[in-house]
Amino acid sequence: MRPHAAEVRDLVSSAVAEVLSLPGPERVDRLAGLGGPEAVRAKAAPSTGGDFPDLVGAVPGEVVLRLAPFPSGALHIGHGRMLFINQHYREQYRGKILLVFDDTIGSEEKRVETEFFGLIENDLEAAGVRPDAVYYKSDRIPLFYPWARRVIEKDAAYVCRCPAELLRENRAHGVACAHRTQTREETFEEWEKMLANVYGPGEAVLRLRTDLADPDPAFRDRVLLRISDIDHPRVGTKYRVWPMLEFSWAVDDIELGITHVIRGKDLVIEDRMQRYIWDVLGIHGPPFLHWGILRVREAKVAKSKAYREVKSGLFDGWADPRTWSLRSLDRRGISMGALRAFTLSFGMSLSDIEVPAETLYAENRKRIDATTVRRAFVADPARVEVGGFPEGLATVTLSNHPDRPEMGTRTVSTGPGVFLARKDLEGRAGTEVRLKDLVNIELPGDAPVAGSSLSARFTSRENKRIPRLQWVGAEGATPVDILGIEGEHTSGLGESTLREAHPGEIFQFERVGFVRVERDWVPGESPLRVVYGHP
RNA sequence: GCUCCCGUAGUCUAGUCCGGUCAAGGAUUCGGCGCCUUCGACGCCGUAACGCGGGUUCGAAUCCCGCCGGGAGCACCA
Repeated sequence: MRPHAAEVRDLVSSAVAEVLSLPGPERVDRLAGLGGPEAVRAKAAPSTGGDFPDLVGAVPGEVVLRLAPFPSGALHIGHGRMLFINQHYREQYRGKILLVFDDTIGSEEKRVETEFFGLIENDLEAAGVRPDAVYYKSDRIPLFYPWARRVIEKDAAYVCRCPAELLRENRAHGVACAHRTQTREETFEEWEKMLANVYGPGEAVLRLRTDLADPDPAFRDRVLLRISDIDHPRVGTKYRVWPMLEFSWAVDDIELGITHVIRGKDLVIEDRMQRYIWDVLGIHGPPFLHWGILRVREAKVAKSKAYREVKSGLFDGWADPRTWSLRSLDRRGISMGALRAFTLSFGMSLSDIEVPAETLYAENRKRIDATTVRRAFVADPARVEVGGFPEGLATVTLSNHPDRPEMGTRTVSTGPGVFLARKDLEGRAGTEVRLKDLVNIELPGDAPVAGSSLSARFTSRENKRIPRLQWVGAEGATPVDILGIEGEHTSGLGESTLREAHPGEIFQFERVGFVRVERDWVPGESPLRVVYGHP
């Protein structure tokens, strides 16, 4: 075989290319045609995740997709869907992804802000979605003007000078205004006046001429370009005539050579608009695919609210857990791989869905549980002195992972002084309990009083089947602060080994959940700061 | 109100295009048991669904009609 290596390699790569070019179902059929056990398995394999239809007319290696975020905040969990679906198709077809910032002028309420360009690029990087190129709509404004002329040339647009409210009302009732009957020449004249600063903001817009009797009121004579004086953070006041999203994409999906537009179904009317414009100009545009609306039950904070709270300082920046931004999830130790699997499990379904965060947690747990070491932590600790504590039991060696001995052990400090969670003490006065992995003790008859320590009595070391309590030895107990999902802080004490914990490490605090270390413990200054991930 | 989209178990999802192999598969959740020093993980078992009503057909989750329910759009935002 070796002498023919080059030949074999060519044969293999061409065969692989051929297979890759086939749509999934056809691959299975071909495989079945060849026989063999794999064929049966491939056919019978149950689908574990969402369904992704093949891209129509896609040529492997030549697919061009685009991501078009509006730079007004960090990417949140919902954007994750946009990212990973496009990434999925890019991988499937060995295509390209263009990052196109949709930074047209926006509105008073929706402003472009410079800081978000870099922020979003970092989020993409962290999510493992590297764009093949980056574009800014704001750099491309002059490009849209000739396209506007082309549309006017086809008698498919007119300059409307109605106030916005009247325009809206007419649209609702399917009424044409006086401007609609403009001749092409008049429109060109008016259009030039728009460009020549003759009109102020709100005084003139270029509208598409569709059909005022269109059954869908949303589709009647939509606005293509309008005038704005807002100072754009990248290009200032260089341009006054700005395209609306739909028009800008009718142009850019062609100009940038986008082969497939994959976007949320909230943008379906834009499809129709783009197609209408392409039809007018006799252009064949790319096909559209949509996904439905995804909500994570716990992530109820709207982007605009997150924005306000980050600005006001109530939230601790864009990585605050309450924002449910991608970076906040990363901060919590939830991997982008888990997020991707979670997101892709919904496929391209057009249903509007609401999913509990638990589903995401389960995905993450699946990935980290086997490789995450266990540590003891006690919230709201009460100090207990154990009378008769065995001499010479100053330390105890525990497994880092109860099911995986290969993950090693750690040695924690013990002694007669231990901390127990107040909650664990409730209703157990006078009973015998076992300090997990250590000894049995009899709790005192009195309830714990804040500020003072309780006295308990050592009973035995026998591994009894009695309630087992989480404990932390007073010797070496490490102050810990947990930042929770609601932005709340829980302080408590962790076992002695936590003194050596460092940022980025992920632990499972037994009976509490997975946490990610954010800041070292600094004696006398700061507790070990961790961020709660999930149970 | 008008337009579009969606409707399979608690929550997601496969199956719907090309009706039978679906007495409906998978994931997650929940309950039980096991493993016996986590309320975690793992293993086993279990509960649980084709929105409703007609029709076509030997046969419908799949096709047709009507209804009901949910979401989005009707911005000179994206």
